Amino acid sequence: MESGARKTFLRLDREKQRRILSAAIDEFAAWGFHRASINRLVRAIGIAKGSIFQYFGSKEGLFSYIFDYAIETVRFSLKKVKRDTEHLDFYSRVEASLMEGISFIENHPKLYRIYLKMVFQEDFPARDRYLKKIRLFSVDYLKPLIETGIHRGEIRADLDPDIAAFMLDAIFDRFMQAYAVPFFDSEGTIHGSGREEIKKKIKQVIDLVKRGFKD
Amino acid sequence: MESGARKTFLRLDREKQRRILSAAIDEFAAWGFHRASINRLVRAIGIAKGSIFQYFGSKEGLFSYIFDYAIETVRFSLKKVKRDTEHLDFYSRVEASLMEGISFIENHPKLYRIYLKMVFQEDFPARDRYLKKIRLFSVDYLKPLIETGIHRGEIRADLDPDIAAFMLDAIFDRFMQAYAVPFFDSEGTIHGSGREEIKKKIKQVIDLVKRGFKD
DNA sequence: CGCTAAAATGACCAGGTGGTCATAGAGGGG
DNA sequence: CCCCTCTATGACCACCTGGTCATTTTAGCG
Repeated sequence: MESGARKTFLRLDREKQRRILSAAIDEFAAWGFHRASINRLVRAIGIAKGSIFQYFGSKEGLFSYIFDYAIETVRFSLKKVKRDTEHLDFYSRVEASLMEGISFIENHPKLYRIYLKMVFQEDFPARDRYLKKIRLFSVDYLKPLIETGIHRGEIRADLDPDIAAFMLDAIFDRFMQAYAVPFFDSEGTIHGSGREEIKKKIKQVIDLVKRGFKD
Repeated sequence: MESGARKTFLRLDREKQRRILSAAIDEFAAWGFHRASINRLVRAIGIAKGSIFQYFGSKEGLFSYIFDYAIETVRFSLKKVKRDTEHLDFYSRVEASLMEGISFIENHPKLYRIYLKMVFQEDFPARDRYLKKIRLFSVDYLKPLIETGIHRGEIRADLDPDIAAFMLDAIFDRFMQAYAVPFFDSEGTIHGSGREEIKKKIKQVIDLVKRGFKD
């Protein structure tokens, strides 16, 4: 469970660690877990094959290490948004959260790709373990946000919180997918847009949600 | 492009064709395209390996045949819904369309799984070809529906049709995913529910949409 | 029956896979 | 200098992949 990195790896100098992880992220993002090749990876880094197994024990150990790091990064930046926007109204907070999601993709496009590929591949070592960690987003993040919104009277009291959460989940996921993968941007207005356009688009979508949520 | 089935296969008696396709769908649904194994498949069917290649030319030819069949099935059932519900108001039509999507998953759960796995695996032979066929759903199906809705005055005229389409796309996809894959049902209210409960849930969600869409 | 054309077969191929481990090397302390 | 521990290495392993094709089996016809 300690995500697969052996002490030998941690004793490496920072730069070599970075090179190895960066190449591994490239490999997993390009090919997904199963089709990623350790042979190709070590060729790209310029180290011996055995070293990877010395560092991480197995292919899965390597993947696990990267994935845990990615989840930590997401969780951290979301916590920050939640804290930073506490004084704002519900709809502004939702907009800020979605914008943070977009920023994450912008800063770590490959980590997001790895996530997408993992979610839809049902055969997977320890997949459930990863998914449970991710589910925190909806249950631990969105739901309290909604409850606060109801409490503050920004959301009508007769709206089922589960339906509201479903709606926001759906929109968040789809918006991020559309930003990252052209196919999901059926309307062709999200993928490849700049920050300001995205912000405007988010506002439009959340305004539409607002009409449904508010009294 | 003629989706990979050779005449030899078409000359087989119906029952054997069915057995082969059914086993192939099982294999692709369980493993995805790349990890699906022809060896495993022929063992399950009880025929020689060479036969598959005689029938479909290649692994991709077999996949292509199945996928094209799946797309035809979806397109057919959607056309039917559109025709059958023409007299109803916009929101009832949307509800019926989503319900039809749920029915498809119920009747062909494995085909839906194959679709999901394909969409998120960016490396893929002829992936673009398949995706273009699917995009028809949003562009050819949803958009005219929305335009009719605006025309009839069931949707406020100042609502951007692209935003409306995005919203419905997001909700449709997520609802179907939640029905098919427990992970996406964060609120735990969709997956595994019976037809009547699903219908009620759909109504709730679309009612919420309606508040945003109507004047 | 014999003849022929079509279909079924599975041994075989080249090329990959994740993982192992004996060996060589590096670095530091005495 | 030796000695010892830790690290790096890549040849090697067993296994699996999609695909081929010479050979055998089957089916239909006269």
